[in-house]
Amino acid sequence: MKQSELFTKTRREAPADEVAKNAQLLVRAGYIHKEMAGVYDYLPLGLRVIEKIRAIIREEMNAIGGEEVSLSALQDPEIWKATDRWSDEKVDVWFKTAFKNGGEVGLGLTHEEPLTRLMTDHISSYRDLPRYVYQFQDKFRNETRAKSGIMRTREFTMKDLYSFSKDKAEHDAFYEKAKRAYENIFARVGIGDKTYLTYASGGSFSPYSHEFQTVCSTGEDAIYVDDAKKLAVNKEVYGDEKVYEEMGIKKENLKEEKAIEVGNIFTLGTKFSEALGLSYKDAEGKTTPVFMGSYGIGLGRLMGTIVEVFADDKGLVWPESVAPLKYHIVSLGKEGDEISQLADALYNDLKNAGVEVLYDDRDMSAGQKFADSDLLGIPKRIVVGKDAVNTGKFEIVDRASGEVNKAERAELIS
RNA sequence: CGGGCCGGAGUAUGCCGGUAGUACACUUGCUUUGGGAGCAAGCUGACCGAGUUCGAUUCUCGGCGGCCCGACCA
Repeated sequence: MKQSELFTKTRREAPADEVAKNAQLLVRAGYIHKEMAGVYDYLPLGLRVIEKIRAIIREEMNAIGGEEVSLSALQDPEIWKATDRWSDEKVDVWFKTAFKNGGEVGLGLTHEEPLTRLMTDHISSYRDLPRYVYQFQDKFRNETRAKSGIMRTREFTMKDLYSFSKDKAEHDAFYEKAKRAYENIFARVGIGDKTYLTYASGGSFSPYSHEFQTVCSTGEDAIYVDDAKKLAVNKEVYGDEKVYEEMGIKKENLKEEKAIEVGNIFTLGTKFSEALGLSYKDAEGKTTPVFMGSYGIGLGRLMGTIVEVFADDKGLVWPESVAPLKYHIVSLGKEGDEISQLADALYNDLKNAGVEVLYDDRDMSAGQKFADSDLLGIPKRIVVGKDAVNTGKFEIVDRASGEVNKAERAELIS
């Protein structure tokens, strides 16, 4: 990808209406565009990051038996009335609208109801279970206060997986697998060492749910972490003594941290299956409600968290696994000169070898190019200047550490 | 949902009840090119509505929009 052909531009100044670091940097670097409060567009570089994250999550969900679907955003009020989640008193973040010819419709904020009903067409016997269904889909939540850039928005893409099991034992076994899959995901996107499995309130479904909380000074949640065991307790259940028994940790060993919730998994039990008639016949022919769980990760929030954790005062810093591209070639030549020709050749070689590379081929001063490169946060910068022409070796600068190495063309392509 | 701050060019600002000024950005040209270059010329602006007034970007009220604190976050 040539930078001269990228329609997005970088900005030197942060926009006046953003305070959160993630939004300031992502807007400055041209990764996102703010449509309105709590509503953001993803531009080419930002979308590449989202797609990297999506691919990692997809691999991990497939690895534990997930089957991918895509459910509608428009929601039939009937099924939400069946679970008593349609009224604004019960769920205060609904976006509701109406059809031209009458009849209400909602914009989905989660998908337990529609998927549970859908599964009644496909599950009738114990032989049909367990099943694990997931999607990446846009959720709409009418937040009274959107805030913190892309961390809490009114429209966002979420990976939501729902598990359908015969009984609690089967559910519990999968729930543990899901925890491991989540740990893999957060490790792979680079925040594994800062992310804690956290006990949180279970809402109306079960005594506890589990959150994945990433320790970060700009986090909105307060958690109490046990570093040795890599576990944490959300402030909301901190006073509950039973939780420590269940976790096998001592309250005295905990220290308070600010954190960002990057994932949340729930045991749902039979609340939805009973309300919507999702049951199966067991081996004895007895009708039994399906035992459910739900497992969510917000893609935008995860991207924002990665920004908050790694960015420095010069700009974004992406771990290689989620970076929009691997290399950033910064050419210090002028169109047509020896340096430019070398940079062009390197770009073509890398591109042809299938290596993801952004090539700053613009006619700008070196200082501006370096500053932009820092802002964009691509992991490895390849500087092509007089040195490269004279020695045949390229200078490789690591964005995160600033470390400088030399490499030959062949090493970059492999 | 309670409370607070705010609304002038893409960004940041000066002055102001009387022709909206400046810097950076942007456009064009020339010179530059290893850390946000220089010169010259040019383009770009008062959220909406009502009221007060000879006159409102400025004052008042309402709306809309934005940010922050708190509450909420299945």
